[in-house]
Amino acid sequence: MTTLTPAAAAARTGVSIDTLRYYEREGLIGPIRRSAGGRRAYTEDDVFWIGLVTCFREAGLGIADLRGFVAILRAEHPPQARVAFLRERRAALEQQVAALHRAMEVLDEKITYYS
Amino acid sequence: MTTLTPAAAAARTGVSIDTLRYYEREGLIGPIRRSAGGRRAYTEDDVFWIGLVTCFREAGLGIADLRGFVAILRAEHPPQARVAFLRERRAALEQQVAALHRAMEVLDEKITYYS
DNA sequence: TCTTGACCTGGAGCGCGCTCCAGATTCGAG
DNA sequence: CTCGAATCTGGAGCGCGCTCCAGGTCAAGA
Repeated sequence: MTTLTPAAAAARTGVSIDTLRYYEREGLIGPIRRSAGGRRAYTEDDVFWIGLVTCFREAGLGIADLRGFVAILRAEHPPQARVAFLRERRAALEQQVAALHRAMEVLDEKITYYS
Repeated sequence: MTTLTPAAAAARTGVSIDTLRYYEREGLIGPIRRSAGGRRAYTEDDVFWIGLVTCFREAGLGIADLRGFVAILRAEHPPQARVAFLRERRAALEQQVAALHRAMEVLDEKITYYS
């Protein structure tokens, strides 16, 4: 199977090598397979997963939230707990969208005023 | 004119006393008027402004961004610079909304999958 | 074989946004 | 006038999310 070096994985995902190692330490990704000499070899699945993590980070979720997400998707929890967790996170994101819209309304008002 | 003590202002705005002082030090609010003895006396205008700052903080703007906003609204910049700044901030918020929607789509997919 | 560069680990450092603390001062109730 | 609560200042401390560094290992080309 074709794998990626750390540098290549970083380039593909837009996440720095240091951050990839950090995410692995924190249990957000991996554990990443190693070559004979101990170097990391990222699979396509790893890259995909890193993309998910990045997506949630950009949406403002914290490292601890992401750890919860990992635990959920690894089926370490009963189904109803999974759905509950996911809905809760979704609600938090909706709150955040609402906050953004409030701020945008204020900006729009000021833009109108100064235009 | 009726003014508020620090404790009252904190209660009204939902921002801690320490944070109010911090915002003032950073130039995001105030300077707040003082009583003879040196205590802060928050006006209704101050409270309103603190509300604006809070609105933007909740939307994810940083302290430096807010400082820029303060400078703009205090008319320390030419009109076109004001509008440019405001539009730029607005665009950033839209980006953030887009990031949130992407994350919500992923969550929705997982929720569907696990339901 | 030698060199060069990518990678390894553990741990220190950093910027942000508060939050807390010590020690002094002021204010209002009794 | 006294006492306790609220506030003052300057500065230290903290949690987060990286980011950087030193000192050593591994791998591929000349």
